[in-house]
Amino acid sequence: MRHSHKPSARWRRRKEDRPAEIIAAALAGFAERGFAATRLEDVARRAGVTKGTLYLYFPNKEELFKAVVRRTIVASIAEAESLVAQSSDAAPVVLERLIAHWLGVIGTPASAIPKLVLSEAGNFPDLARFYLEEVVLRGTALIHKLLQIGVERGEFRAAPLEHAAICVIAPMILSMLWRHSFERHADHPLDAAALTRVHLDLLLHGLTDGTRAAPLRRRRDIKGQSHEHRRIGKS
Amino acid sequence: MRHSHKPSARWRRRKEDRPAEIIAAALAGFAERGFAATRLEDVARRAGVTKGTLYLYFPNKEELFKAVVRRTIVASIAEAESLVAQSSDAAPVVLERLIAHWLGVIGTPASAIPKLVLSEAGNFPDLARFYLEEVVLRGTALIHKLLQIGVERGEFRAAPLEHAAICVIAPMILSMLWRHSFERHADHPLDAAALTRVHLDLLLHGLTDGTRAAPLRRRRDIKGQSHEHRRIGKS
Amino acid sequence: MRHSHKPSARWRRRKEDRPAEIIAAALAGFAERGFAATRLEDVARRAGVTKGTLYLYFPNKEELFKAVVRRTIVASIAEAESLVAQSSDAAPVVLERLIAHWLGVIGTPASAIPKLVLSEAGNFPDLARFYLEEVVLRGTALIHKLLQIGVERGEFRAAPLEHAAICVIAPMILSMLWRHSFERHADHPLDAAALTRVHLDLLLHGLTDGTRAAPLRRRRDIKGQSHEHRRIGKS
Amino acid sequence: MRHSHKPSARWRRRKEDRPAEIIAAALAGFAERGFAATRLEDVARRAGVTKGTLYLYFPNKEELFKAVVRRTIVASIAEAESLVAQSSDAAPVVLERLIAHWLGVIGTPASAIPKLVLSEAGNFPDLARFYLEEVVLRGTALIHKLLQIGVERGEFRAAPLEHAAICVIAPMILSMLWRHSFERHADHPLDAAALTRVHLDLLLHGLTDGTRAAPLRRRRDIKGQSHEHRRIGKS
DNA sequence: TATGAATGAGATTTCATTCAT
DNA sequence: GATGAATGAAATCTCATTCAT
Repeated sequence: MRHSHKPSARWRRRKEDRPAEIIAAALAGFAERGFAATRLEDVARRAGVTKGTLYLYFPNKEELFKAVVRRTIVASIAEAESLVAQSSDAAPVVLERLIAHWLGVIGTPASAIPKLVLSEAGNFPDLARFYLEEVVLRGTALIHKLLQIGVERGEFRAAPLEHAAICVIAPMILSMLWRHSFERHADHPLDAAALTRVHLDLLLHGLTDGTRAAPLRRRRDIKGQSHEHRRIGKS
Repeated sequence: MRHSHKPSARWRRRKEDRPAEIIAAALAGFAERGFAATRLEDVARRAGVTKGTLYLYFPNKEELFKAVVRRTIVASIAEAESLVAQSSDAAPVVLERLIAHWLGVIGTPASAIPKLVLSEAGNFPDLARFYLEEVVLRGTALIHKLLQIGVERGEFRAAPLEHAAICVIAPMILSMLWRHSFERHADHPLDAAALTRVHLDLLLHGLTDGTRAAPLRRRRDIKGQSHEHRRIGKS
Repeated sequence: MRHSHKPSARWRRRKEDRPAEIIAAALAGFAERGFAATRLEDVARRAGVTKGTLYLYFPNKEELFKAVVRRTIVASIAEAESLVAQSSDAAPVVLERLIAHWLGVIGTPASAIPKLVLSEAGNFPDLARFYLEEVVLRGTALIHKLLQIGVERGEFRAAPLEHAAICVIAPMILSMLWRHSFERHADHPLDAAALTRVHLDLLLHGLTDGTRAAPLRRRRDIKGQSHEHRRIGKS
Repeated sequence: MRHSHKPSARWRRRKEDRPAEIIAAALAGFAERGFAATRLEDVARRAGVTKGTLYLYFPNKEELFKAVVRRTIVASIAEAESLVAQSSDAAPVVLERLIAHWLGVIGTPASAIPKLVLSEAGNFPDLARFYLEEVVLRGTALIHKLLQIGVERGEFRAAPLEHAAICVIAPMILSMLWRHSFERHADHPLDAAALTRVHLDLLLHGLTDGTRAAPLRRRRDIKGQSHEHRRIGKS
């Protein structure tokens, strides 16, 4: 008999949920021990199935890994994009909102992905490329765009923006990495919210902003570097 | 006569050099493929010895890994500390110098260490703790001190400094991680020097620094967050 | 159809039988070459499985060894105990029966155990202790009890019994050791049955028994041995 | 002092002693952990030389093992033979003396040999054969001869002697095995002297000897041994 | 679909042995 | 004669993967 009329919800095997359950289990495992050190047996146990079942859904460990990465980051980056697209507020406000969005991601299992991708880029170059394009470049492009708009509108000063996007997200990424390394394994949490506030403050105002002696401290670039990014500033 | 002109290549005994050679080879291997995927046979070959020789110097793969991390980061952090200790210049200048120093490290094999530690924190918690204390906390403390001095001297504005150090190093760390993931394996280099310049610029002046409408930009913190870090400003 | 008539030999699953089969194979291997010199691959082959399968049932070689010893000696000692417990005959008769029982064990694979335990006591002290308590002390206690009863009933003379039990089993143990060393490897069998008869004779009557009364008990030479296990009973 | 220039006796390297020192070290090692588990490095350290030096004296580990066995048992068996040859006393007295001799051997490093030979018979069949012939058969022949003489002289009853020799030495051998297994590794010593007394008593008088005529059989203990086990007799 | 016993390639690790010094 | 760094064959052990049920 295939199934009774209502197999207790708890025990109903839902074919369509399996892949997601397995992916969640694998993400947890990979986040904890890394790709190689995670045994498929453990993933299976965590997902409540047996080893063999994994192979019904994923042809091998590598493809499972790729599926984990692909399925997990899709949402987040798309959300960020729509968040920016829908905002008609001032650029600084949107930026703040964007960063707050990432802050929210840190608490999510997806926050393990950057660490995973970094760790395994060497063994999965195509995945690295995929992630680079679908997440990193797309994400930095988004920020870049926002900054540019802000500059155009006069809401941001005309700073060189070439890599500014990376400066914007760097602390957020680092928070995710921290959470899955030092927090989880060295019992040393980082207050990402506080970090975010400071980051935003520095990002907007800088260290010397409003310092009385500010005009004096206008400094030359890091020595020996060409001036192609010379700020367009107040000229 | 102490030694002839031709110590047969095979029998050149270099007990003192071996550990360093092996560590260098292991670092290269671990940086490329990660801890688990690096075969000791390859490490040995890279170091110009056989598998067995590895075990004359390191009791097992894990200890070799730890040795790699420990031996490699000693220099860098100490250099940074002395760099700061010896500077009597203005804080912004020292900061610039400090960041330039890290920029230099990126070109070095040591730049692979952060990725390694992040990746393997779960499998080597004691190493994670070691790194956290001997590198991360020591490094951020150094920056924190420098910022504090700057604030005291009026060279920096009185921003909340609690996590500012992390904001300062975040792009530098990210550069190292990038180099050993997307640059090496997805053929997508990051111009760390340019990033550094922008980072420093933003760090000192912020996005809105000197924007004409600056006074307007006084904003509330990220919503829902308490104001304990409200700037003390010279108002 | 639940199962066809010919479960392909390769896929006959015998989870319940495997451990016993592996233990038997391991015992044979260990008996032949000793613990260290026995390759698990050979054990596996003998058991008709592959190396990996061994690890489904035993965590490592040492535990397999311990399992071999533990599983193998349980039966024998318990049998001996019940043999004595159930006997209501005269002590000498029970003793004879007991020794005959051990004689039977010699032809059994279990006879390899003493050699194994002796050989590996240094490397498996806990196993040595286990064997000492569960086999040696239990076995000698059994004999000691029997002798004591015999003395109390006047069936044995009041000899000092402290270590007599060891004297009783010594030749039996030696027979087992012999079988698995000189017989198996130097092609020099020992007639354990004959040894047992002589042992029992000496044990009951001694070398000088009735010497004084020699004329009475004058026996013919060894050769022709027809009478050597003449039952001495209370006739 | 052996010769003139007196390089500190402690440090004088005596070429001719080396083999003996190495053999002693190897015997100790083999006795403790068995042949395979004993690392030549440890043997070398124990002997106060380096690994390489071992190979100056013995072509390989197996030959070292053989040398250990050969060198160690020669003395003992020869002593036993001459002990018997020189005795003109009554057979029981000589037997007593012979057994006392073996009792003495138990305290000696040579007592580890039986265990070694048994353990490694499978891996060194030619050594097993050598030992069988040069030690076991020679030893039992010696005893057999003695027993025969005793019977001829009427000092022993005409028991079947075929395997009696084994019964005579069995407890002595077992004592040696015990010493190097249960005593050394399970911390459970065996009082070999006491065992020997009982053994001799049983050997001469048996368990039922003179049960009826007990008072007649009053005999002296093994000489020099205290009388704590004095039989309780029916006296 | 799901299972899980079995597989076997491949990794780490050990240690007897060699040989330039 | 003595050394000990180096070797490399061989063993144990792991775990992704398979497949009869």
